[in-house]
Amino acid sequence: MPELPEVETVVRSIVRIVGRRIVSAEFCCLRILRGDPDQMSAALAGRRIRGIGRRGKFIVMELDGGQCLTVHLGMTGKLLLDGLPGRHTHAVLNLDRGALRYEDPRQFGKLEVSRGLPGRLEKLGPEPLEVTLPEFAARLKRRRARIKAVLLDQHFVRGMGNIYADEALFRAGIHPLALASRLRPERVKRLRRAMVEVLTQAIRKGGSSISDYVDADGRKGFFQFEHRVYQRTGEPCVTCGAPIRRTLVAQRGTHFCPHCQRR
DNA sequence: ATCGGTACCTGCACGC
DNA sequence: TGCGTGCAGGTACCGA
Repeated sequence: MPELPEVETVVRSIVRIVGRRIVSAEFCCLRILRGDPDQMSAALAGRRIRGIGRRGKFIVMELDGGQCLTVHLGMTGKLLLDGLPGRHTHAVLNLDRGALRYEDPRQFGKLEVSRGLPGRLEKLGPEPLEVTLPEFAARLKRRRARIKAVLLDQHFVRGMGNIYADEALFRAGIHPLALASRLRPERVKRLRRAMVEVLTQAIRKGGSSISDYVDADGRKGFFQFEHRVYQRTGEPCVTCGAPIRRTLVAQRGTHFCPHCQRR
């Protein structure tokens, strides 16, 4: 579910708990934890939240004493403030005022407590909204895989996912099966611009609510109404009217216009 | 190092 | 109504 715009929206909806203290932490699902639940609870109890940020699709909460709580929402993870626990509530942070709970039906998400930023996060690629054109071009040159697969690789850029990869490629007029290293400079430039545009607009709309994505206050996003190819298989292309096609790239459903996106 | 394929889960829509 | 199938925003891990 959550790609960069959705995670950014969630972060913005929980920044107001910065300054609050974690009174206690309860975990009831081991699958979503990186680490031992008792050790994690002990490490969190009593800590004050000093800051909340985003790194790619990871939510990073900085705590007292240099500790970090890192949350990845996986496909169906949610962070929710001020509501009642449900069937898929797997973790609850009781705060000195209110509570933050983690819900995740598919349990693909992960919670982790570490001293400082987890090492894995250091190895991710640059933020797609910050990467410069020269760096973007240089990184693409090194990749032999198809462009869609490369955009999904978090070591290439961090934060792109299936929706925004398809949408950026459509807006740039690039076929998802094109080889990354073979893209002409003009197309590389267009791709970077399309990526920045689509992510920026999606953030402005609060992300895409495909089935159940909501921010910490339960608010849906509206960018799903702006999708031009994602999950529009068979529907007419907004530019040329040709039916949108679906194929598989890197085992992911991939949507494109066969007329507007030439190889 | 990089690549493609697979595993990990639940829920939903669909056809029969 | 019920059942099987395929599909869904994710990463990690495996051999090649």
